[in-house]
Parts: sequence; C-alpha cells; structure tokens
Amino acid sequence: MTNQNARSAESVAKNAAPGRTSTINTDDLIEWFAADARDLPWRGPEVDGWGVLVSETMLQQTPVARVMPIWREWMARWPKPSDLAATSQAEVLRAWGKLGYPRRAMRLHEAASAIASEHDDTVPSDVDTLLALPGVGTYTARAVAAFAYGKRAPVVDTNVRRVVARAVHGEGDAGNPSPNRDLADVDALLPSDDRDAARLSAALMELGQTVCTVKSPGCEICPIVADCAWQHAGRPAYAGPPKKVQRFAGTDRQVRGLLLDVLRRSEGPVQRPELDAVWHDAAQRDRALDSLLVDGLLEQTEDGRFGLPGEE
DNA sequence: CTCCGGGACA
DNA sequence: TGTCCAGGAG
Repeated sequence: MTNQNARSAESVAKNAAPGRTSTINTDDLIEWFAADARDLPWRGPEVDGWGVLVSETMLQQTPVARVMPIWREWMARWPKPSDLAATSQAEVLRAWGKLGYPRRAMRLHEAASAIASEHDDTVPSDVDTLLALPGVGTYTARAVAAFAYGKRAPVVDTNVRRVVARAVHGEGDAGNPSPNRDLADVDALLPSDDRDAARLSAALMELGQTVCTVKSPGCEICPIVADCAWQHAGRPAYAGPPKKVQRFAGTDRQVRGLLLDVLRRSEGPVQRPELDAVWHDAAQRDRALDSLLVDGLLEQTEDGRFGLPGEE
C-alpha cells in the first residue's frame, strides 16, 4: 500500500501553526476504516455497480437507517437494471415508499432503462458516462466509480466537506458548497493508487458520519486528531455565512407527499374528493396536484380520476 | 438560488 | 419547534 501523503517533518510543523493548511495522514484513516467501518449491506463484496448506484441514490438526503430495508427489498426484487426497467412506474413508486423525494425513484427508473439499453445492463464505471444518467450528479457519479469500481475519484458529500474544512483548513465547518474547490481539496488528499484512493474516499465519509459529526465531534477517538488543523486551532466555531434552513411543515412539499401517499396506498386511481381530503387549502392543494402531474409522479385517467403513472 | 420528502431527535 | 440527513435539477 502506497501513501503519497505520508506525514513529513514539514507538515507536522505546519500543523502546529493554528489556522494554517495541514496534511492529514491518510494511512491512519484508511487503517481506521478497515478496522472500524460499519458493516453496511451495500459494502458487501458481492454488491455490484447496480447495488451501489441504488444505494447512493437512496442515500441522497436520506439517513442510512431508513434506506437499509428498502435497499434490501429492491436488490431482491430487481437484481439487475433491466429488472427495474421492466417494472411500471407505479410499482417503483410504491416500492420507494416513504423514503422521500420520489423523483429520485423516477430518475433511477429512467437510468435503469438507459443502462439496460445502452450499457449492456451494466452500470458504467466512467465518471463522465455516469454523469449523463438521470439523477446522477457530481457526488453520485464519483461515489459509484470509487465504491463500486475502486477508482480514484474525489467523492465529496456534506460529511467530507466538513472533515476537510476542519482537518485541513482548521475551520469549524464548511461554508457554501463550491464544487470545484471541494473536488480539488479532496483530490489533493487522495493517494495516486486507485484502490487506496477509493478506500480513503470511503474513510473520509465514514469519519464525517460517525466521528467528525456536526454537533458533538468525537475528537477523543478520531484517528487523525494528531494532524487535525481544527484541533490545533482550538476547535473554532463555524464562522461562515449562516446556512439556509428549508421548512417542511406547511409547504407544497408536504402537500405533495400527502397526495402521493394516498395513491401509494390505494389499489388504483382515485376520485378527486379522496385527494382533496388530505389538505385544507384548496389553492395549495391544486398547485401541488398540478406540480405532481407536471413531474410525472401522477397521471389523470380518461374518466378524470388520478393515479400513479403507468397504472391502469 | 430555490425547490423537492419525511422522520428522528434535542 | 428547529435541525439534520451519502444531492440533483431547473
């Protein structure tokens, strides 16, 4: 195992100066991950690119605990992209359940069709090819390349951004996302070897999720605390611009969720009054219903009822 | 920059 | 009640 970021006398000296950029010991992090990583189902050796793509899509803005049962069910029902592609949108939306952001399910369904028809039913390993798939963005494309195919690709999610902001830059937390800067920061940390780089990417995410957390970081058990610029700077509080908080209660998002839940739980299309019952504000209800139709998450039947797409 | 779900936990 | 959670797209 090679390590391009071995700690040097110079970097240790730099670490001692608060507020300065530091270099973390990537070997320590990789070793820690090998010993302490959680045993998540999509990390199994038998999991292929499809399993990783499904897990990464489900994990977008969604906690691990909620994803696990749904991911297992999907893998059992649809072990290959073509299996999902052959399924109706209505069935896919029901199986997505209450994971949230159901447009993800529609995009994954579209991606499965593209993979089946254009990529020989095999999830691509090339980042640019992955990026062309619906629902696959900067994060997911690199996560699949690294975790499924062991490639060297900077994988930057909210956790990695926080770890880098702290350990490398000595800041309390990351500011607004800046994709190019974030990718460059992480790229600079990655060993040149593909396998080691992929392991480090997984380790950085795991550290941010389980140790270097937002509220109560476990610095006392952190494998790279000796090199952490934030630690050396006295763990300063976040000093950047205030982060934007999105409301949920009372928003169109909530109404859309309530409407869709009626359809998920019904056998087939329902009459308008059944939908109207879920929300008091008629104008907002209509707006939400219309947006669901526009998004293709709902369809209207010939006789005026509403149902999940692709349903009779 | 705004919108897009939903649940758990302080 | 507020906050966070393996983001992506318009």
